[in-house]
Amino acid sequence: MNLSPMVQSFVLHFGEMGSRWGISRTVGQIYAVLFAAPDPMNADQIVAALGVSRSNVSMGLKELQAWNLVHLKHLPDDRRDYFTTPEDIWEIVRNLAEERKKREVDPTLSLLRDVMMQNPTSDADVYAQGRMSEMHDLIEQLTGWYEDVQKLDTERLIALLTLGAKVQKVLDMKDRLTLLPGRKNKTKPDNRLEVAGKDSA
Amino acid sequence: MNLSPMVQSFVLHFGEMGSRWGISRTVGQIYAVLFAAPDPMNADQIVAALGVSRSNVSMGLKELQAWNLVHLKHLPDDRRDYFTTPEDIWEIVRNLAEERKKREVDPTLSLLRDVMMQNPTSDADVYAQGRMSEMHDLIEQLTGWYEDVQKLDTERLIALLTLGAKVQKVLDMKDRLTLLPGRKNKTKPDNRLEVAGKDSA
DNA sequence: TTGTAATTTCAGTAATTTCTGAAATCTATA
DNA sequence: TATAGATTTCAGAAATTACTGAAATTACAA
Repeated sequence: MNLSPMVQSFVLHFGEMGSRWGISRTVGQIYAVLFAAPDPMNADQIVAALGVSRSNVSMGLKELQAWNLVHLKHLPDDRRDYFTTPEDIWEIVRNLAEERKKREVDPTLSLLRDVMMQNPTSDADVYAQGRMSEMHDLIEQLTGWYEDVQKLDTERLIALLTLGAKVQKVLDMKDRLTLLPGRKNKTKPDNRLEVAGKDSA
Repeated sequence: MNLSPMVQSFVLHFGEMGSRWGISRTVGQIYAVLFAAPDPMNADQIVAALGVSRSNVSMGLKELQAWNLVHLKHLPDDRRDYFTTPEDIWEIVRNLAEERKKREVDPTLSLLRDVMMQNPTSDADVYAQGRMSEMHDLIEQLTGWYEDVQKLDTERLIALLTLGAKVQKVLDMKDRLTLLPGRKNKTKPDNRLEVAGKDSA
């Protein structure tokens, strides 16, 4: 491995974490080296940096492209493929979240939907189906929120994150305001989530 | 495998997804069977349900306990260990998030902190360090939000999720209100979370 | 204590995943 | 269309991870 100590420790860490994140050591290392590099790199440069085989790098890059984690670039007068990670790291988070949802969540949601169509053959099945239904609803709740948030531009996303749980205070305030006597309360009686406010101020 | 068709399809799916989620097939299946079961199960019952070895179940249960995904129970006049998943599935989500953070995020945060202490030995290192610093800050932002949200009780958490991106509307409303002339504005002046539109409509 | 049921450990094996080097394929241009 | 550079494919090897059965340990009751 042919890297400065600083980058090397970063690369080795990504390699080790790879298995926890569902990628191989080499794929983790390739990603790390590209992330830390100031310029796009081609496959041979990655081979030189990591000391793994050319074919392994080729396969790793394919996988990273499938994950939408690296982008292909071309330099003028150079036929080789160069790769980069997005400059904007929030774009990286968005891509990562999207791909993980696609691979790790959506298939389960789909299975749960199927299972809800089946009819139970015993008391235990009735219970199991109820449990799966709860899981289904919970995942839909989470992915629904995720899809909403994924739509936000980065500035607003950061605002939302920084606010964190303090958003609760804002909601409480909203409740006090929208529930003032004499004001039309547009929320349905048992739905605490409707945002009124279109005629506030 | 000795399970109703409905539970069996659920169990097989969890087994297959296991590798994507960072657990083995057996561990995924044990979890699924416990999740869908109306009552606590002991190791032999799990062996009967899944058709894997007793020792494999023992190891799998150990791992699930380490993940805080199953709880040990004891029945009166029975020395055997029984296992359940929490009834409240939001508790499951909280545990899962906590454990994944601990294993998949915290070590990286720690490494990044270390790397920020080192001093760069080249221009490329200066760039790399900047990049790692960005990654560090982003992860802190996300985990900070996560820790805030983890503190919310389930009801409020659900409210927050249901609101989704619509929270933006509430924020806009809050801004209009807190920035009303004559009202004390408690937000810090350079807090970029203020959403514009303060004088819209 | 002794005996028995329950659980865990662990060495060996099986299964899976990752990696390599060689061959095949693709791509641009001479 | 020939040639050389670049990339991909793929069969087998290497490494890692998962699983089993037997032995060891633990926990409790007689």
